[in-house]
Amino acid sequence: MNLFTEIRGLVIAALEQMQSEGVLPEGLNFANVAVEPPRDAAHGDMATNAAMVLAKPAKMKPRDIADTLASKLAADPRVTNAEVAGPGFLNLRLATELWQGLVKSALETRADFGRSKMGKDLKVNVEYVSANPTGPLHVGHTRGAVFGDALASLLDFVGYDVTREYYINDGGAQVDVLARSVYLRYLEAHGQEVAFEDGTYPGDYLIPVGQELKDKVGDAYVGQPEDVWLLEIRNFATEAMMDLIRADLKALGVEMDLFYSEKSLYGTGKIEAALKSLEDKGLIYVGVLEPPKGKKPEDWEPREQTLFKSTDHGDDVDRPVKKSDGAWTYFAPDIAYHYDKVSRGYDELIDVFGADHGGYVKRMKAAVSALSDGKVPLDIKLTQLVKLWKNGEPFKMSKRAGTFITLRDVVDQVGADVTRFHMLTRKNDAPLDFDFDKVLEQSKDNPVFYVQYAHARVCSVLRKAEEAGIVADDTTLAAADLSKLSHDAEISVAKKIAEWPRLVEIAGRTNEPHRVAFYLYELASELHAFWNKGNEDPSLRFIQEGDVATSQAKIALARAVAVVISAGLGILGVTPAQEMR
RNA sequence: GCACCUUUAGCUCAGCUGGAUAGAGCGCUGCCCUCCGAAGGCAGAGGCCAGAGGUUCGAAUCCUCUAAGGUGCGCCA
Repeated sequence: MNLFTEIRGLVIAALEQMQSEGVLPEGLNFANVAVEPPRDAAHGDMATNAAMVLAKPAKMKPRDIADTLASKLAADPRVTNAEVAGPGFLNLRLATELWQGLVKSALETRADFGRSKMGKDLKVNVEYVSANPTGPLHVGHTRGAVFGDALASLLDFVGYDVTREYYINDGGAQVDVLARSVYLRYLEAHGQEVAFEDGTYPGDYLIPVGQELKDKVGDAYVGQPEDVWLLEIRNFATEAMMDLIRADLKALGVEMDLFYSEKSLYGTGKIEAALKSLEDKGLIYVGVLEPPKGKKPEDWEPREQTLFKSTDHGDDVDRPVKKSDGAWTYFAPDIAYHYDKVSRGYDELIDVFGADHGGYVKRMKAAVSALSDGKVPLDIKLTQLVKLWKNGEPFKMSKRAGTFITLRDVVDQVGADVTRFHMLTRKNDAPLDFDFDKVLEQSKDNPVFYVQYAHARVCSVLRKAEEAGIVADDTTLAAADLSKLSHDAEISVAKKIAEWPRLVEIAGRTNEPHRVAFYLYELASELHAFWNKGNEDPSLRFIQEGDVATSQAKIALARAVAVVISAGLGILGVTPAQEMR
C-alpha cells in the first residue's frame, strides 16, 4: 500500500476530469506529475507539481490550473485541505484515517508491506564478488559482497526475478600460479624444504590444501614434472579455494544462486561463438592500437592484434580480444560470459566491481550493447575502498607484516549483522571507513546499534504488554481501534512508515540499497523521539494502564515500526535484534 | 595525456527520474534529566552545495569548461 501512488492516482483522475470538462486541453503527458512528501512538514502531507509541469504544454498559468485542481481534490474525503503555494505547488493535507489505515495495512501484510510489483517479474542478473579463486576473501570483497547481496534482495522486494551470480576466474594464468603454490605445499607436506619464489602465493591458507592433496594422491606427484600434475592440481586447488570462498560468503550470509566457471567457456566453442556474433556485426578487425599518451611505456611496440570495435558502442578506444600470439585476452572470455548471460534471457544485467576495475566499465557496457543489439541494459556498480580503523588509527594492511584482514576476520570480530549494516551506511561509490571499535559501540552515534535498538524497544513493549495481560498479536492489533492514534506525535511516526513503500521503489530504481539503511535510521529516530516523549507525557506511552483498547492502538503503531524495520533489515541481510545486551 | 569516480556545515556524510527557507550525526553553545520507558532529552549557532558559464517557470541535482583529490589506461585477470 503506497499512499503516494494512491494520491497520485487521485491527482491524475482529477486532471483527466478537468480535460473532459474542457478546462485542460487533451493530449497532455502526465508522466512528470509527481506526488511527493514536502521538504517542510509545515507545507502539508504531500505536494504535487502538476500545475507547474502542465502549465507550459497547456498554455495556462500554473496558479489557474492549481486552483481548479485544488477544488477538485478537496472534494475527495481523503483530502482535508488543498492549497496552492509558492510558484504553483499544490499542498495537500490528508485525513487522519489514511495514516491509521496504513498502520493497519502494515500489520496485515507484515514482511510484505512495501513489496512492489515495479520490477514486473523482469529477469535481472546480479553478478558480484567474482573474486579470483586464489585465496580467501578480503575486506574489499566484503563490501562488494554485502552491496551486491543487498541489491539483489532489494530488487527481489520490488518485483524483479533475481539471479545472484558469481563468476569464477578459473581459466587464466593465476590459477596456474595457484596450482604451483599448492604443489609446493604438497611437497612440504611430504617433509621437503620449499622456497616460495616470486610469482607464487606464500599464504598459510594453502598449507591444509597441500596436506589434503597428499592425503588424496599420496606421493604420486613428488618429483614429477609440471605437465604431469598441473591440470589436476589446478582443479583440485580451485575447488578447495571455492570451498573456502563459499564458506566465507556463508559466514557473511551471502548465498549465490549460481557459480559460473570461466573455464567452462574454453574448448566449448562459447568464446568463438560470442566473437562470431560480434564479427557478424562487423565489430571485429585486425589492427594496431595507438600507445596511451602521456604514460610513455618504455617497452611500447606497435603490435597487430584482433580488436573489438567497442568505440562503436561508446568506448574510448577499441579493445584487443586476442594477444599478438593468437591467445585470447582476458576480455574475450568476459565477452563470452556476458553473451551467455544475454542468451539466458535476462532483461537486465548488473555487475558489481571494485573501484579499481572502473576502467573496465565502458568496454563491458560496449560489449553487452553490441551483443544484445542495445536491448539488454548493463548497469555496473563500483564499490569504493574500505578504510580500516582500529583504536582510532588507520589500520594498514600488509601481507608481509601479517596484518592482512580477511572477510572472515571481520565477521569473526564484529559479526555478520554489524558488518553488513555498516557496509551499507555509505553510498557504494563513496569511500567507507570501517572502525572495528566504533561499529560495536552501543550509542546513538552508531547507526547499527540505533536501528537495532529501536526494534528491540518494540519487542520490549510487546513483552511488557504480555506481562500486563494485554493481547498484542498482529491480528489483534490490526483489528484494534486505531482511531485512537490521533496525537501529532503518533501521526508523525505513521507518516514515516508511509514513506517506506515509496522509498524501496526509489532505491530499487537507482540500484542503491544504502537508501534503505538511511531510511531505517530515520525511522528508528522517529521511534526513539516518540519514546522520549512518553517520558514527559505518560499519555504517550505505549502501554496505558487500565485501558486495553488504547494500549493496543499504540502498540499497533510500535509494532508497525518494527515490521518495517524488520523488512528493511531483511533486505540488508541483517537480523533484527529482539533485545540489546 | 585520456577515461571514470569524488568535491555539500569545523569533521564524517545524506539529499528522491530538476521543486518551496539544502538535511542528519559528531563537535560547539545553552537548558533539562539523578521521582528511570535517560546505554540520555530539548533547543541554538554554523552553508557562495569546489569555481565559472549554460539549459528553464525553477538547478546541489542536467550540459560545457576550470580546479583539487582518488582509481585506472595494449601480450595481468
